[in-house]
Amino acid sequence: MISFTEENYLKIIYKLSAETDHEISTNSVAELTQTKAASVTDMLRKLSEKQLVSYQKYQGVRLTEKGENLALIVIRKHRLWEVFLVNKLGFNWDEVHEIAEELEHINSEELVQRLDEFLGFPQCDPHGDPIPDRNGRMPELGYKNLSEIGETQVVIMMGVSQHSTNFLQYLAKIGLNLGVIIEVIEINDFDKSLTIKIGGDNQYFISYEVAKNILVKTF
Amino acid sequence: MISFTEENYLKIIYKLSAETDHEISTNSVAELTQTKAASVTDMLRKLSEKQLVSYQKYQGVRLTEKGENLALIVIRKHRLWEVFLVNKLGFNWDEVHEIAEELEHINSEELVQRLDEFLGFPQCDPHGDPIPDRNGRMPELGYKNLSEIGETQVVIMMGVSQHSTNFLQYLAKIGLNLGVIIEVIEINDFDKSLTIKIGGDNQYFISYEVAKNILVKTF
DNA sequence: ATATTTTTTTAGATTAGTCTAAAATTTATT
DNA sequence: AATAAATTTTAGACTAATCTAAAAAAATAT
Repeated sequence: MISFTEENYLKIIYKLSAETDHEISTNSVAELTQTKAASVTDMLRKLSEKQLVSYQKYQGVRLTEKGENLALIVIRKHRLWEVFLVNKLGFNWDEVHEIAEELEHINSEELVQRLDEFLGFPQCDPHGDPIPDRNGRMPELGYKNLSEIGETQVVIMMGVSQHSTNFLQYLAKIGLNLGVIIEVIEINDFDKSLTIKIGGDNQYFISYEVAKNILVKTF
Repeated sequence: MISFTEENYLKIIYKLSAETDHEISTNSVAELTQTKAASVTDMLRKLSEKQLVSYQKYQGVRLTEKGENLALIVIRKHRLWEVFLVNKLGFNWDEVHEIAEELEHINSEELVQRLDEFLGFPQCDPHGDPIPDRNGRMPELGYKNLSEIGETQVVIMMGVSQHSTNFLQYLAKIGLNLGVIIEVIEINDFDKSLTIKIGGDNQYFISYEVAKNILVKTF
């Protein structure tokens, strides 16, 4: 059996792995699990014994196939529950992350399958993140980060890759909601910050950091 | 904060309290929590420090008002999730107990309120057990145990007070489903076992033990 | 290439929840 | 009322997950 805590480590290692093809460092895991590096080291040894990660001390960690499958199951559950909370219970997209962090650990394959069906087999969650299917396959949605879009291009906002309440409320404030049309007016060479026009209307200045966390679809 | 485990103890003490107005014994709690008496003693001391139970050693335990409120919140969540699983996801009533045992510990008052609304503020769960409202008040459904019904009386089956898969599948086998009409044909003086007619049709012989766990409504 | 800084690991301790075995207390029996 | 039986508690130990402080290794800077 795999514990609540172990599942969390796997999920976090998975997320970090998505951004690099290097081994993942102990410290970066510690930051996301909100623990200390020493605790991470202990857990990595344990996960390694269970063959869920490959880990050599001082060399960082990566998921094995078995570990990745488990991580994908947790992510699938998280995202399906988010869809449930928003589409069925009427929560806002910036209110559901915490609750889904708990729901993602409920153990019942039957439940997940039925939930998926009840929700109409959604392809992505309320933040635009793809939902793995029952076999762990991620649908290819082809979204890009707003930071990769060139000047004068027009795109549609499809999601975010950062889910903190803070960030989502900032977006809501400047009118960056799912589905709005964004035109990149100008990119600042120096710090890669950009000026955008939202919904063909208001102009806003946003940092590279923000742009990197906004998912868009080109026409 | 109250832990998963503490919540379970409170829920179990609540259930035992419903059957008696005596203090609850350490052993009976141990049986339902699937732990040993020694572990229960430790936990009772801890719950007592938190003022969730009143407990004197060797004298058994009872819930304080604060403890009872928490127990009712857990029971409310358990029963609402069971309604969700059966009414929305299409599970059978004998498949939902285990899953609800996990879901009942999800922490979010907002979630429970919205779920309640989504389900149409149900009065009882799929086993006929009443669902406490947001203030912990149990609706008075006025059901009786089949074991209290006299000969020749006719009643409707409204629920069960025992949720093991075994028991529920036994009921399903002899046709004792929610809503069926039961006529008490004869009560055996010796062991209080009874002969009943189900749906005006088949006669069955059931033990006192079984009858005690069947909830019925009189006309 | 060496020294310094940063990262990671080890060692040893802590907390929650559990256990077994033995001691204490209560309840039941004669 | 004394003894036997059953129940409950204490004492001491274990596991999972965490921590701090110190040691070891790797990365960086001079």
